[in-house]
Amino acid sequence: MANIRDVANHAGVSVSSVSNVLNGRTNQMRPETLARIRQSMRDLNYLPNRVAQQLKTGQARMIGLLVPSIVNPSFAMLTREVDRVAKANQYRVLLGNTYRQEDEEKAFLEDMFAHGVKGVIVVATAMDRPHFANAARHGMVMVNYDSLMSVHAPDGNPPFDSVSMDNVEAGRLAAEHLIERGCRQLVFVTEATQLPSRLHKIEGFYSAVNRHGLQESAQVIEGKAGEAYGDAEMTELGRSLAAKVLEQSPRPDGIVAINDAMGIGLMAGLRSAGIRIPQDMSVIGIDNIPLADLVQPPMSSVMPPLADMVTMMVDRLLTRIENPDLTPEEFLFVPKLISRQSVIEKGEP
Amino acid sequence: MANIRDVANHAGVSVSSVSNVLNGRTNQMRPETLARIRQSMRDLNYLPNRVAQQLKTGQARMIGLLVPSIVNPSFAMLTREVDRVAKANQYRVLLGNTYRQEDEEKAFLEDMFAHGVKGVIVVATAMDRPHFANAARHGMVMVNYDSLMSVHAPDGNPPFDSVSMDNVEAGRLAAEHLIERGCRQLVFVTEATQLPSRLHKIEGFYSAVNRHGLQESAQVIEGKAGEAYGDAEMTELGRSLAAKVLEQSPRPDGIVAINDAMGIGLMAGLRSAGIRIPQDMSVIGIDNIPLADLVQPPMSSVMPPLADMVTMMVDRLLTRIENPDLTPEEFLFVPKLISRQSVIEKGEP
DNA sequence: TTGAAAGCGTTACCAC
DNA sequence: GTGGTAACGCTTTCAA
Repeated sequence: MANIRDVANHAGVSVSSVSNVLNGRTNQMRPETLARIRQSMRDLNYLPNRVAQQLKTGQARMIGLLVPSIVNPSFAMLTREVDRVAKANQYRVLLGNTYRQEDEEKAFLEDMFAHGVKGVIVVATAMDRPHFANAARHGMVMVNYDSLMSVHAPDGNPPFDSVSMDNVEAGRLAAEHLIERGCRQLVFVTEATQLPSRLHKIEGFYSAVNRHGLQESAQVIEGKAGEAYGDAEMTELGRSLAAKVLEQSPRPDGIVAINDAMGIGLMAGLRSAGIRIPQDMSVIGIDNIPLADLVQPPMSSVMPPLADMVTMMVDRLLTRIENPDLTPEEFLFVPKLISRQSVIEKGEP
Repeated sequence: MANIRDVANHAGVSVSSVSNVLNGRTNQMRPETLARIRQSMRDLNYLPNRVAQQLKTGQARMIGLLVPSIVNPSFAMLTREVDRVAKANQYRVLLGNTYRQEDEEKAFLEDMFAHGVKGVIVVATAMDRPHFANAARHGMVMVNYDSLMSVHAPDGNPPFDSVSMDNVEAGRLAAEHLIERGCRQLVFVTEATQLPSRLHKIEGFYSAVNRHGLQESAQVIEGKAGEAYGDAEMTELGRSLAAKVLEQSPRPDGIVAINDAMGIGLMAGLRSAGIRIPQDMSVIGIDNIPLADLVQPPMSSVMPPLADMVTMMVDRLLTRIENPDLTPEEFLFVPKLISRQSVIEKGEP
């Protein structure tokens, strides 16, 4: 591999001049010198050594992406978007799976320090764990995806940048849609662990229910998923919660599932129990994973504007790497209803 | 961040000594010196700077993973395994999505060179594209996953290391299973693009069919998927191929799908047409993605021993980084049948 | 407009 | 056993 010195020799200039063109400082440069250097780079097939650049500048041109599990389709979609936006900014993505394990998170952050990575996108995890604050104190910039924190610092500022779907709005949208289509006995089905995003969805659900005076007949049904992650557990939980839903009397006619994986499991469970969807019961999920469109019937869902959210996250990350003193902010994105066939048509019996 | 010099000062030794303990050259060292250095590292919260190590040694402790699309669940599972095994070897994973685009592949390889990454796992893509040979010539070590090449160099050696499921065996296993369960009108459903892995599966399918004298009634049905990747397209294609399957007369009673995504789409399409699975028709996929267990009925499939395959790939990669002159080899792994409910029980009508 | 040289944090060779 | 130091490839300040 040719290095900057080879290029300089080949072009008959000094290393500095080559470095100048690498870094866009070509305004003061005689055009023919510039041309000669460019040509030499091409001749020698020169690729600047990022490692050396990095050692010098401290800039890694890599960002970390820490997800609970890449096997979860929501996070896989997110990862693809992050890769896309990072690439557009000439960055590459270092991936880490944590399975929500604290020591995996810690090890990942340490490796990011060691590799000179300055920015990490942290997905849907408990940001109040001390190693995050610790990493921040040592200059790691982090943006959180989808776990808005409830506790803020005494100055009223959130501790980290955070990008989320407006979960209240998501829950509201889902419930409104069911009500608008004629459902009156509403249920919100969720996993028992109380994450902020989940509480917000429930809040939105109730705001729609109350607005229509349906609070008497609405309720939340929850179950506890196993340890592991991936969506298999979530789907299984959904399947098992079908029984609980069917115990209710009067029988519910509209169900909001906390996420698509749960909704899909629920539909499977209901169908095994002889329930027709959407004729007997309507189901809507939240997240809009590709699978929602592949099950029978295709499941309606509430979709976060993923591309915009990821663009914001990467922008924020790169901006704050430049300017670490920006006060953290929380960004909320408005979700959209995706109507498929798991919710009854208006006027359908 | 403390550096090696800080540690040396704090411990009252030279940088070299600290470096020696970093690199395990402690045999000659006075135990108390060693202890003092270790203590200083802890006191200062020292993390060796991998970037500097890398600049010096050329060793990145990162491997690249190039997949068509992380959104495809097979590749997501693969990625998780690669992350796991890499971590066990103190490596991190740089991820790239190519959407099977040549320029994305090229850009990724260039970035790997620039970042000092010496080894890349290349997934399921046309390894005969010239930039791969080119990268190899410049010292990049690559292991291919799941696209055994048909053309070998004149010396009889394959051009790259390659780790694959035994696709012939996979196709054979799937067909044998259907036959064993009583199916007689067999169809193999596939995407039209001829990848080596696909041809091998078809070959295995026919070997089983021939062995049982069913060649007259067996056939391959194919359709062309759109540009994009991800499994949505594959699933859609499966759904649309249901019609083609139903056109056949006599009607098929056992179907092997080239992969699970296609099989799931196919089952959906067949069901919409009123076919009961497995009573009217049996379906088996290949790959065993998590989703196979979540659809209705859960789909039987042929499972590659993913963990073993990934361990082999990473081992090979790290070994060849050390010793680039090893001649490339091809490794084949025997798949296993996973029986679920999409294939008729023996003796069932 | 171009060049010389110091320095980023580490390794490894060679002295002592 | 331990320490001094050149070198990895680049950026950037300062001088010419």
